[in-house]
Amino acid sequence: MARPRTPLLSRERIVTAALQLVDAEGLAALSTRRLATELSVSGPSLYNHFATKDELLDAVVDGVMGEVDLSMFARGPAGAAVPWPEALRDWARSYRAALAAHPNIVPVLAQGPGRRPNALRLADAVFGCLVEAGWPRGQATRIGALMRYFVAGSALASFAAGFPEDAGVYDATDYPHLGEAHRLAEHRGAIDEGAFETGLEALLEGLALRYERTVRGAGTGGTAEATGSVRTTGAGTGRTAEAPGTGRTTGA
Amino acid sequence: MARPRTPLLSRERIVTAALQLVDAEGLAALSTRRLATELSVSGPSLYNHFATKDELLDAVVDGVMGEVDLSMFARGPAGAAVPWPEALRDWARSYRAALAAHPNIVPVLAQGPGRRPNALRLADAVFGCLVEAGWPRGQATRIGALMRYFVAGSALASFAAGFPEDAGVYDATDYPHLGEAHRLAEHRGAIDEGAFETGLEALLEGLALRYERTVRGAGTGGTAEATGSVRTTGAGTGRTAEAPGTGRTTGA
DNA sequence: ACCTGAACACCGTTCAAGT
DNA sequence: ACCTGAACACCGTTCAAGT
Repeated sequence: MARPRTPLLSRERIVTAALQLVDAEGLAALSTRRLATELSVSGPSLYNHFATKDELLDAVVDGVMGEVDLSMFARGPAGAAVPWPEALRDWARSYRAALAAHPNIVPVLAQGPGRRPNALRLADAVFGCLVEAGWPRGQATRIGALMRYFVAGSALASFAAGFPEDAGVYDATDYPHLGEAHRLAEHRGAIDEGAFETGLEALLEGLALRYERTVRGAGTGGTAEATGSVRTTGAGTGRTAEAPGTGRTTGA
Repeated sequence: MARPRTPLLSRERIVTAALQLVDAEGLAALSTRRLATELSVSGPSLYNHFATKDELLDAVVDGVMGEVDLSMFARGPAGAAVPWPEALRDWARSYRAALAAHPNIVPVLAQGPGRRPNALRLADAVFGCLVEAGWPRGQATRIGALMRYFVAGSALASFAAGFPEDAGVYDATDYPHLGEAHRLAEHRGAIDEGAFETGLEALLEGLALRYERTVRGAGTGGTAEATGSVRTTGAGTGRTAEAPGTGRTTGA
């Protein structure tokens, strides 16, 4: 054997096979040797294309991130932007769909963008949309973060499937309210999607209230010129106090 | 050597050492052999106390879940219950604090309660609180799920720390809005906490609106006798439609 | 009952050797 | 440039042997 006329492997072929393996058998099944076998090649061959297994995983993760639709953050032909709550909703659904298609990779993906271009593009688009809608930069940072918390959490694992189907688990003395929990797994798809949609609407409605109190109410008028200072109006609920030290921190 | 007069190990000692190791060096550092070395014992000794490494991990995870405060779901002396939004807020903060103290274990923990008693107790308490507040069972299930999504997502990894501190990463042409992103990691604690608090308030405010529309507005009056049917009032935003098939599914 | 060392089938990664 | 087999230091787990 040794070097063939036409290469047996390519980064793309390796990444595709790795994602298939992770989807089918979980993150633990992804070993360099197993992957090499799947590609009909010997273990060390992979090191001609990726320096380490981590670098390979990074490529797999960024491939998934690349499937997320970001078009709702682009301006229309006349320079018109989609209103931020609509854009955020559409993006969150696309983001969740991309992750939910590959749940086993989410723990890796959720570690942050790192140096992965698709993940950075995503963070840039979300932050830019919010700042241009008039959100102060500190607030825009937090909203980007909390949206990611929610989407990543919802794709990390099925809530419903986490409850064993064995009814014997749910002793009525220990868990008086879980009498029907053994039936959760059977409806997992609908329950997880319903929970995601309910949470997404609640989040967006809550953020819209905050927007009215702190952005429109503060007189910046929703233009691109955000002041960076947040007037927590006295008319608030008293629970919207800023976290210490984040009033006008960094961007993104 | 062989068997000593007084046992060298106990499940508790093993679990404590395992959590320390995961906290200090990450999930990948937790190998049975490494853990055994840490406990001054040979590798196979652990198998006298746990059948598999997975069983050991389960015990570590449930130990962390045991640190979550559930007292806000208990009734007071006169049978009075804390209002559900307050209870949910206090619980979410305690839940996040417990997970954020051990972020490296969150990917395992987020897989669902399984058969772990502390995780099941938690699910039972949250679901019971919501149902007794008048939420239909299907809705209570989804709210339990979406709260877990948010808390798990927020503890899974630091949003802020996911952005490299190397300013060279953020090319202005590729990422026009990330010019300050290299400073995120330095404020990670405050940013992550601010994002969590902002999201928690938004979520609770959004859910309170839904409660008024579907529970109080539907006339069940907040008693324990929930009907299970959700009247999505025509006065809604038009975006609160139920996910298909989850109208009156299972409990928990 | 509880610990030990030896052994088995795995890992990620390096490296010299082949074309 | 791109693949190979051999080798190194690791894994989780089993098992016979010790007390």
